[in-house]
Amino acid sequence: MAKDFPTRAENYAQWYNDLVIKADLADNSAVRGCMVIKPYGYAIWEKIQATLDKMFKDTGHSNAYFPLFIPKSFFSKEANHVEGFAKECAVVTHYRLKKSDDGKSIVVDEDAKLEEELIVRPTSETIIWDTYRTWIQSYRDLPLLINQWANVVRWEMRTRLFLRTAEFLWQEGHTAHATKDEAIEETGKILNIYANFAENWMAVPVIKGVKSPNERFAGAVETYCIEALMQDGKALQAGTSHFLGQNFAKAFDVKFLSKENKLDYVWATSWGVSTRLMGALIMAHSDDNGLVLPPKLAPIQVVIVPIYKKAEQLAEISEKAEIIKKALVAKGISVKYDDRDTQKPGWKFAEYEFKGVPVRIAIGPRDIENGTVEVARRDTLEKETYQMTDIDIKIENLLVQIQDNIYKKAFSFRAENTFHVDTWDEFKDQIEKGGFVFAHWDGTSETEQAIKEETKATIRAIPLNNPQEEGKCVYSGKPSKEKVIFAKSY
RNA sequence: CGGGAUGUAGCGCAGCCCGGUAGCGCGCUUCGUUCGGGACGAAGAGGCCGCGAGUUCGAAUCUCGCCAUCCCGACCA
Repeated sequence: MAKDFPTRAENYAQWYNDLVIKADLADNSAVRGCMVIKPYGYAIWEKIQATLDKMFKDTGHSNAYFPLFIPKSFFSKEANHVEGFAKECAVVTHYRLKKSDDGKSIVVDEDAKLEEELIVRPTSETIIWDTYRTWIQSYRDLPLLINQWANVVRWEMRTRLFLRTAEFLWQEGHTAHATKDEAIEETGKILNIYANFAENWMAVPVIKGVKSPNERFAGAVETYCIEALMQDGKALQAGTSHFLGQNFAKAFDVKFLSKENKLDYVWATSWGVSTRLMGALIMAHSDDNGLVLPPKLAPIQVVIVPIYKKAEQLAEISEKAEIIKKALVAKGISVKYDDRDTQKPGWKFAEYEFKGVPVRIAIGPRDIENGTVEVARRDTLEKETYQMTDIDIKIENLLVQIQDNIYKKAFSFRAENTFHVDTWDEFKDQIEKGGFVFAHWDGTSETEQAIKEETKATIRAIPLNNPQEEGKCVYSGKPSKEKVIFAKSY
């Protein structure tokens, strides 16, 4: 057990907060609600970025960059969109500071008021669609497949590192298509990329689904999502892909001439994942000993710790460590050989364990004598002595096993915490206990709202390819054709 | 924006009732012994006690005001 660190059972929220800070992932900043992402945390984000970026490019998307500031007037063009974001926008009103009259401080220069206020982007649909109008004239300009990596600001009341911060990093894809079908296909393609990334890189099993009208993105016709289940039984939306119909094209007058020489509005999608994925990654796998990272996203996959008394021993151990490191690096594995003399081996063990490094190799005098190394895996905390022969292949295989094991563990957890209920009493009871709760729903917004008010649970998703079955709404008793997933969520 | 709590060394806290030289643990620095799961000893460094007024011979401590942060709610990726 790590020092001064609560267990999940004692206090899950505290466990998460402490973990993020003590594992050196991020910190609160001088700015309320905004975080500092520290090098170790940012290294994970960079791996997430690199992987997704390649996936986007492999499917024909290009990166671009649009302004941080959006003229206020743009927001009023799409009515639903305004309503969705108005309450959490940061607004720039002035462009100059000056010395105060007493010369002691800096104040806003009231003479430097902006003609039109600028909104710090909470998302970029408006500025992007205003730009797309000038880019798109013909069906030959389509599809337009753009992604941007950016920061956005949503002025949240209550914030939590990675899960909800006032400023966060994300990618937002914005595409334009000639046909409705093509746009819908795009949202599905992206949803599959997200699900593939979540499951095969983050080792987090997700459910692909569609959002209920209440949970839909402001301005979208349909919102698709991937939902993950955290260890405390709460759901976390890990990514969204929106079919925007012609809403933004109409609002920003983006038309194109088709092959048949007919003028029509283009069809749109937008989709994104954010630094919130870091929260999902942390909460999905970590334990009471600290962070557990899937090998594919761990900044350090293997750490080598020497155990020695005298300088001559260290020299011998270092020689062996460097051989191992070289062999592993040749296989594309990221290795850190920590030969710092300033910390003790035990201290290092605890440190790397807490930071979730998947594999630790310890080499001591005994190993030099026997031609072995001690290998410890973070996910199971098991230690084993390996012969040096084919050490690179053994470690490579071990990393694959760990990735696999972490996913399976998360998958069984979800399976054990997924429930089907038919009565309102069962429903309330199970929601209180946590997990994904499948229940019949009459399809109305009013029922969803009422359930939310009474239990704090929302519809997380209506799964894609959901089995159709006749039933009665768990709340209203009205007829229903399928069960949907309810849960409390982040 | 409502309800609750807290601001004292880098971090975590005690001291405050009952005013009188600002303390403990961790961390940090130096030296020595240690080194296969967070070592031990010795010697050090480090404070506008959140900010501003007031009461008092004297305020971390009492009074008033302000500010900030955290937790719990309403809002949300």
